[in-house]
Amino acid sequence: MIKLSNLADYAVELMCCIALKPESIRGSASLAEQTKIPLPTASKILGLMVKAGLLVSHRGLNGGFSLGIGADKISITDIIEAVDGPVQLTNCLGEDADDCDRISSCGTRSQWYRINEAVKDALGSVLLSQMIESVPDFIGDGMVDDLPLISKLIN
Amino acid sequence: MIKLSNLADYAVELMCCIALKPESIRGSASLAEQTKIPLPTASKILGLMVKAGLLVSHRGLNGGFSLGIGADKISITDIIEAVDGPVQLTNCLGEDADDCDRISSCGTRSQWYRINEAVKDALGSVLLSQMIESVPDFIGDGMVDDLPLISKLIN
DNA sequence: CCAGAAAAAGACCAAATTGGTCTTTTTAAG
DNA sequence: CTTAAAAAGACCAATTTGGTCTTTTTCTGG
Repeated sequence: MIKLSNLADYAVELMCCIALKPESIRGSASLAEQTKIPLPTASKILGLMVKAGLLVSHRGLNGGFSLGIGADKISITDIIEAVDGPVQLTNCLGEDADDCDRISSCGTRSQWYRINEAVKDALGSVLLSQMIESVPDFIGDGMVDDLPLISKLIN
Repeated sequence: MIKLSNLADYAVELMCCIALKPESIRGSASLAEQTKIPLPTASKILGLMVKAGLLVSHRGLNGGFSLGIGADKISITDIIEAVDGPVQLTNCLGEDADDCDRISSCGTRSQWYRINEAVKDALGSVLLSQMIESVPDFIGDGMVDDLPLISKLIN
């Protein structure tokens, strides 16, 4: 099964959570509890987000995290790549491409490049601001039993 | 780093190799040698391709594999999914979606569905016949030092 | 019909990756 | 200066992945 890593999945969720209250500074404990992500794991992810410039951290008492740039400037690709590294479907697309000992007998690299770009575009076409559009902003303050439309499509 | 599994990568290469000589039946040993993929691993992949209907196997002496359907009917998604299972970026997109204990507090599922479809389209937009178009058909019969165009783009 | 060659099937092992924990250090507020 | 919080990074465990090996089945050619 082709899937994202759990960490990438978590990261998007945490970012959504933060983007829903862009003005407030949230501590990792609060975010972890709200998203039900184990605290140390959430911390690690938040650290990666800061390193990527997607969040800014505020140290010391009452510290926490807030968006580093606007939610409409952050794409899903940005978040995923901050956690899992670049989208690079095959080994021969990276800088270590020469490690591929089949490179001289493989004519598919230019096709792989096209496919890779297409996948990157697909992931990059959704912005964080779009991810949260349909999310009621009272999430976490109380349970909402309002399943997304998608459940009707896939069942 | 977001990448395909090695098996999926191998699978595409094996399929290309077979599609280049669509009329002939090739044994797994020959294919493994040509692609420099370890024989037992190649066998396993070829078996998966047969199970998916992309290849047909011919048992017995002088047996081997040949395309099950036309190379222009096989997309990269078909090959990848035969090896790695369905493209399903997040856990909440499958039939075990209800296992997600955040489902009622997560409004992003419909967005994930969109992203997943976009990625599937990206992978599905390339056919096996296109993958081999630019490949000189004397591959494997001798070393070709004709690097694909792509090397100029990414370096 | 028999012997041999090849694929099929599946149990099994090892290494790499991933997810997660814990500890120590740094920073800032009060 | 004390305390609370983030940062950093060493470390561990579990899953997944890649790969091997063995046994069974099936077909061809003699």
